[in-house]
Amino acid sequence: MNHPHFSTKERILSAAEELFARHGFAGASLRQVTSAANVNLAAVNYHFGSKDNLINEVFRRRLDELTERRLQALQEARQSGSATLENLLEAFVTPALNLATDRFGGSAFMRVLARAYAEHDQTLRKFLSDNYGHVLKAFAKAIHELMPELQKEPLYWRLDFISGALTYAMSDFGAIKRPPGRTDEEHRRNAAAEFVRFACAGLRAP
Amino acid sequence: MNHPHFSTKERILSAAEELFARHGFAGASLRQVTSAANVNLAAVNYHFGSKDNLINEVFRRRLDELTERRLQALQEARQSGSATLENLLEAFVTPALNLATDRFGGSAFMRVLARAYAEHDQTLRKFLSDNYGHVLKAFAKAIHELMPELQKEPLYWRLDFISGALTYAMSDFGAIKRPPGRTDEEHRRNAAAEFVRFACAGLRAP
DNA sequence: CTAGACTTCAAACGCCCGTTTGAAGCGCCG
DNA sequence: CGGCGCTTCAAACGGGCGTTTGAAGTCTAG
Repeated sequence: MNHPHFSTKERILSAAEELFARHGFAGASLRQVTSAANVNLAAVNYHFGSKDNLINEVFRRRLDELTERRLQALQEARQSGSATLENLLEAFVTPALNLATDRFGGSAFMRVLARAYAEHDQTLRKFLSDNYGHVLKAFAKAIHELMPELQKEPLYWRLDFISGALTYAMSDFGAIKRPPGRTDEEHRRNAAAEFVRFACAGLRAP
Repeated sequence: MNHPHFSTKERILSAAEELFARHGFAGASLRQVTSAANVNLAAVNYHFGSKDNLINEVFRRRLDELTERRLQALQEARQSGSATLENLLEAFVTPALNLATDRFGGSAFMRVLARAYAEHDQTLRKFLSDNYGHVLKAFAKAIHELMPELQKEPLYWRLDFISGALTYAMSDFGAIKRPPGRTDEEHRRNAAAEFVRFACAGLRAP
């Protein structure tokens, strides 16, 4: 085998993730992907069937783990007995932060996710909402129990704003550049703290 | 002429805006654009030189007016003597809302803008920051004067979050669907009010 | 060792892409 | 009317696209 530790499928997924982040789904070609992955062009259709399905699998690989960790963190926050809004939002943000920080290529995935939000493509949206919509619902329910005075409509609006802000912030194209004397991880951790404070205050708006 | 009221250039720009919103910059072809605009394929390269430049002009047509109205609204809010955070944010949001509501095709442009945020393409980003970066700076300055106790770094973070949330919300792919008994304009106006409250509270976070 | 399943490979398929070309059409001024 | 910019047109250019094909290679079980 060409690379000892990663299968052809995994190398395709990683290369696709990086190139989709950089050039978009339509802008990155299978020839670019297979060339970056050191893999034959036909391997994509052999292993994934089509480009569309490859896109879905790029999401599945990361989102399965991300949603599991989010739900687990949510459960821990609720079982602690004295769950605060801050706890809940941290349960939502921290797994995404860890993904963007710890794993090789995770930050590319955050940019892919921002692309997906900008796509209004029905197929992709249905795939995402079918497979991962329940996570947002679970968090909405937990927050609702904590803030019963907040009507449902404003709550959903605010969760919507928070999702958008988080996605865009995580894909790091903002005005904030990492200060010279700070490591990348410190920068992200700081961003998460800032975000949780911002989001909590927004949720608690009068 | 085929359509009496709109020039070839304008018809190309409108069709491009709509198709870029739907399929992305790479995903929408010039053949789709010219066909939707009822215009010869070569007209794009004749009037705009290249597809890349067409993309720029799609932004310029709307952003020139949008930034002017935002800066004008900002000035009015500051000259009123008793500018509040709510006034400032409304000065930022309302022109975007009007664009998305009043003008034919304006909502498509908001989706195009969301695409642009997701693009990390250097050329497009430079074009946008060179031509329209001063608007965000002006609002940041005004907010800073109103909240001098808020450090610069948290301020910029929060403005970043707000930009992301606004872009996301304006391109209306959120979980909130317009309730049956409400007009589209009421829906948007309500969204803007919700957004301003959310953003103000977030900015004022402890 | 060999049969058979799984994987990789180079090559080709038909199609659509952005751009260019040179001729044809058009409207205005002398 | 005639000439001249400006605009539109059909056609073609080379090249990249996603996908398919059938042969060659690789591995494992009997």
